[in-house]
Amino acid sequence: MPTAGSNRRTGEVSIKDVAHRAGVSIGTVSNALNRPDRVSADTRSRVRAVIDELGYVRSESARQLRSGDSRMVALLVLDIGNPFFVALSRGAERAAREHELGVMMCHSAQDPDAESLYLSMFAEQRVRGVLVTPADTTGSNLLAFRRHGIPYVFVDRVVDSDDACSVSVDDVAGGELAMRHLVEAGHERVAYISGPSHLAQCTDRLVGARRAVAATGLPPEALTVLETTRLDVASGRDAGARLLGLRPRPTAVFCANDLLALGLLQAMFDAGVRVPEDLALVGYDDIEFAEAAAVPLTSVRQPAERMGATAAELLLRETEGGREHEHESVIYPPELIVRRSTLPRRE
Amino acid sequence: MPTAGSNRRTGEVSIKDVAHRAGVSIGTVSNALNRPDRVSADTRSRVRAVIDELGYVRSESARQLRSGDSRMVALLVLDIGNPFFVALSRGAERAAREHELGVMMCHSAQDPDAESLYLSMFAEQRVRGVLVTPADTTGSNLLAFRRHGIPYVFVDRVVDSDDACSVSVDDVAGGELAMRHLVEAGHERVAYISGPSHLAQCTDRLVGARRAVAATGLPPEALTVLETTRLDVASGRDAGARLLGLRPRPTAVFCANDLLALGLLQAMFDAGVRVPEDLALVGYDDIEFAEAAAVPLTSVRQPAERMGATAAELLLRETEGGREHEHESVIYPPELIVRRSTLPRRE
DNA sequence: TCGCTTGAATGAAACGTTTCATTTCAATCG
DNA sequence: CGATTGAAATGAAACGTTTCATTCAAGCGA
Repeated sequence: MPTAGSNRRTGEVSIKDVAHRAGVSIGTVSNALNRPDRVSADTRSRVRAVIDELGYVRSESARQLRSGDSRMVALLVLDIGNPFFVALSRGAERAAREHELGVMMCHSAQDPDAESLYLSMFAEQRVRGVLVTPADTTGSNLLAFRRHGIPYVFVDRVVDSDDACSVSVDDVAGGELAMRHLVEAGHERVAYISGPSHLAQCTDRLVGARRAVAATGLPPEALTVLETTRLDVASGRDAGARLLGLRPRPTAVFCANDLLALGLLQAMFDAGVRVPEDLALVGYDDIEFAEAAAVPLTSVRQPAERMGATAAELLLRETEGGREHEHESVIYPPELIVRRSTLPRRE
Repeated sequence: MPTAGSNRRTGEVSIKDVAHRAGVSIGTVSNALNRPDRVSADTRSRVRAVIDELGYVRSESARQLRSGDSRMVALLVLDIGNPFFVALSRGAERAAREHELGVMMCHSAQDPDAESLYLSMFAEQRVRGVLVTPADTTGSNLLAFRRHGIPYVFVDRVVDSDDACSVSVDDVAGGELAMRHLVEAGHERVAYISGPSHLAQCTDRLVGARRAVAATGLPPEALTVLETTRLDVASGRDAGARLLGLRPRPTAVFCANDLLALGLLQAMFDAGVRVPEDLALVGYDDIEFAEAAAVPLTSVRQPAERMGATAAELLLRETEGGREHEHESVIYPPELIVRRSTLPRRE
């Protein structure tokens, strides 16, 4: 039972209780905890013992208030339901742990308002920094966040390097890679299933897709674009239904991510449309489940885990670099993984 | 530029700066923020204006230190790579948001040590409460955590209700459901692919499986148990390889979760073993990707999102209930979703 | 006009740490 | 033996809030 100096309201044990019980000053307890070398071995062990006995746990908020620095990094992603971001978070976490920092992961659900809400929360928490996949192309949320002086790194988004560091994959190149694979296989009516057009990923991949179509000499009308409201499996199913209504129906489809592609695949299966015979299909991200899909999915791979780790490292370098930090943009190349969903058509 | 009272070290704007600039006292600024009704409309708007002008953001750590209560709930799951837990977190988040609380999600990677580390972190942060899928059956981590007086709720784990609240699905029943489905279809050599045996989920489902085998009059040896070190796709592939080495080879397999089943499915595909013709396969959790798998997966469904929401609600009820709170155990029934991976065998 | 009430604002204490200048005390040196 | 050093411990200030008892001023009824 804590007695002297214990918090009457919560009944919690404070550093004061430990000091009193161990017969030393508060400062000594703090030192025993944070700079053990400044304290004699004797007192150190006595303090340790009392801490165990009383079940003392230091208050992180008091620590942070006084010392001014937080041990947390925030990771704000578009969608926690997308395994791509989960892989990314693993990388970030690993890198952060090496610097003894924790990662708190939140997801904006692709909603700019939710993003803004989370950013204010991060500011209130005075997090060490933020890794963010922005939910709006305007970037106004981040612009507003900037004044707080908390460093942030863009993830999965190419960005002007005056602004901040960034880690990304060249989405235009990725889109081109995917679509070229289709048109070079001889498809003349193709479709791109895009997520919300306010996401840069979606529009960039479209640019690449258009480029590939043009490069083959096909007219722009050869490419149909269907936009969905979300980047998930359910939206993929919806898009599939819409695709089935198109006349003439495209013979090949490129989806802005694997979740859409998996949903679309289900819709095709239900409608009796065979993949790849009747419809070739390419996804994006190469998540773990693309390979295990009903028809293993051709997909554009991004080094998700590495991206997360790199982002965290850039962030930490920035927090340590101080004034003379120079923003840096790391861009990884995308890679096409060909699987059964785009096997050569039988003529 | 903040002038009077601004923190010289960090250059941040504090409530003192706002007060000074607005020509009111600190307490008034605080009231304008937290109890707007106690402040005249006039001062209120003036304070608001100054806050915007100066870009003031209240310090969460100071707030928490003084007021003593945190606005955070922690969610500690076994594996963030498992879509089941992602769905669960969505439910928890939704419920927490209704009480204006944030959820911080961490994953123990099924490692009791990591679990213990995270728990201490939560204690230091003085989180409002913890939702936890325990990583060790002994429960010693949680027992140690108990002394901090922070309430916690077990998720996906049946537990003695003297201890804490819990939300779960009856895993023994689930295991029985899955295995009965197989043996009643006439399979006489079956296997159970278990995750680590220190996870209660894995052992409970085994108990159910054994019960189903016994109920059909088959000898216990009819059931082969393979244990894996992790509950993920890669481990499923490994288990698949081991399964292929068994003589005689089982004709039906029940996996402790869908990730294992998906991995095993890949291994079977690579080896030319047909599912369901040569091998029937049942998973657990019914994650979104089970339906989209190469062979759509029969699986035992758990109401993940609802479980998360219920857990959060139980937790909040406990924090509000105070002394007279009575622990509660909510147990949902599992549900078998039959798909192609266990279609009746052609005789 | 005087006391009373009420609404608004104030000032200071407290929350639990870290940090730093200061004190204490024993050991070492010339 | 007095002066000097160094290690160890101390005490108090500060961090940015919230909260609460207090003050202040204006409005009101008698």
